[in-house]
Amino acid sequence: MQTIPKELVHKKFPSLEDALLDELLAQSTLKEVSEGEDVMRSGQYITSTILLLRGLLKVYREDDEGNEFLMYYLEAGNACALSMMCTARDEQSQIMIKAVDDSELILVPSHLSELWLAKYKSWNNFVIASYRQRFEELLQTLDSIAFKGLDERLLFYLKRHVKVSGNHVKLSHQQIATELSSSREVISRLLKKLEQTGAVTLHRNYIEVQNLSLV
Amino acid sequence: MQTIPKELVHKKFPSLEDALLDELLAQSTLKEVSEGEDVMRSGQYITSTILLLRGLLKVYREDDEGNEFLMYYLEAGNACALSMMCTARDEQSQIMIKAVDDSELILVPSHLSELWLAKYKSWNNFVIASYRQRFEELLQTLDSIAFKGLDERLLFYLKRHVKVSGNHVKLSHQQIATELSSSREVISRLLKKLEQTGAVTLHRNYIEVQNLSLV
DNA sequence: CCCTTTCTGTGACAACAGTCACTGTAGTCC
DNA sequence: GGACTACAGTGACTGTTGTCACAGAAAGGG
Repeated sequence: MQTIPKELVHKKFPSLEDALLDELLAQSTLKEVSEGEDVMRSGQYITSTILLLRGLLKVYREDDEGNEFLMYYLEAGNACALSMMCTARDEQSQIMIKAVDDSELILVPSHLSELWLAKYKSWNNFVIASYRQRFEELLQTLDSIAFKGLDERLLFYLKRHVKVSGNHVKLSHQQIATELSSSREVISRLLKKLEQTGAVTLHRNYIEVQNLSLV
Repeated sequence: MQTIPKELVHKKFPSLEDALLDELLAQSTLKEVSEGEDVMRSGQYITSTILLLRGLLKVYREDDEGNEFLMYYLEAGNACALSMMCTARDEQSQIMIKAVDDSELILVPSHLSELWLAKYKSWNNFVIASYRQRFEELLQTLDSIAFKGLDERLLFYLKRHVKVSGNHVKLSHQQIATELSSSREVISRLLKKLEQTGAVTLHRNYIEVQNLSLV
């Protein structure tokens, strides 16, 4: 079991009370994953709650035919609410988590996580808040799929991407197409349109976002 | 405050421990709503956790332009997980709950509901289990929207409907279209196709489901 | 029984998104 | 530099969904 720097944890998760931090440090494990690595694969049995100490994860969904779509990004200082909800009985429901950047995770054994709900008020609040936040984001994703055309979904996607990692979106058209569950040609066309309005500038392997709000 | 029959509550929510039941009966209110009535409108401040004692609710979503789509049905014996998560800060996120049949709700004040998470193990489990279940259903809905064509979504919709209220689906084509965020003509066409395969029989204002599995 | 309303059926057409086929272009590896 | 590979751009075509414009059928109310 690796040692986890208490100061860093406190900084990233300021709402957690001190006694809880101590127990957390004593009982959890630290895991490092590098860019592109899978943190959680579909159908896997979840035995830990995941706290993200550093880095960036993407949480997405995959169906039997290999289609996928992005649910949301998880930034440092957040917990993966799903990791408390997913169980082995998951039939086809496939939730995948992948590291977008090199990341450090704190793995809290599920039974402790449940115990702490009653024992530590701050943990309880933290977990509930995480649920709420993720649920909100998921609903936004749902909205954009249900109500919007692909052009608006693309905008929504780019905005979200800019929010978590800045104006240089380091993605190929193919990657975007996959995450939006579309096809490369269509994304290329739409991006071209966006470029013509001056919202973005296209390059090989990355997109420079100028101004999405004026589209 | 109306009296709530303990026997019935125990029967519908067997997992809740006895001491909790007593407190619940003492501190909650009973609300009756009739078919078609709104239980929760978008943007409303949520001060209670909702337990459904009798009847059937539908939980759906509405955007600014009046489009809507069904998230899931809530049957007696279930809690509305959302009612714990939604807060006033909800900007555009619009969750609506409507009574499909005449229903009886138990309204648990939010502060008690939170308190009980620590106080009663059975409540804690119940709430977490509700979250999980609703989340799963929501993900299924998401999948069907993201990955499936309208024909498959219609099948999925009918199946779910049959599951909660039997083989006579008392809905007009227009209602189905609304809940699937589509248009009446399209639903009519697809239903006609289903009728030709023998999966359903169409009537005015209701659909008789014969066999959906063989489509 | 009419009259009105609501629901359903249908054909024609438009718009959007996905697919195919092919070109060009920028990097990378010998 | 030549070959190879991944990425990007484009036109043509297809299928699905949404829209429009009707027409007919069922229910209900006076």
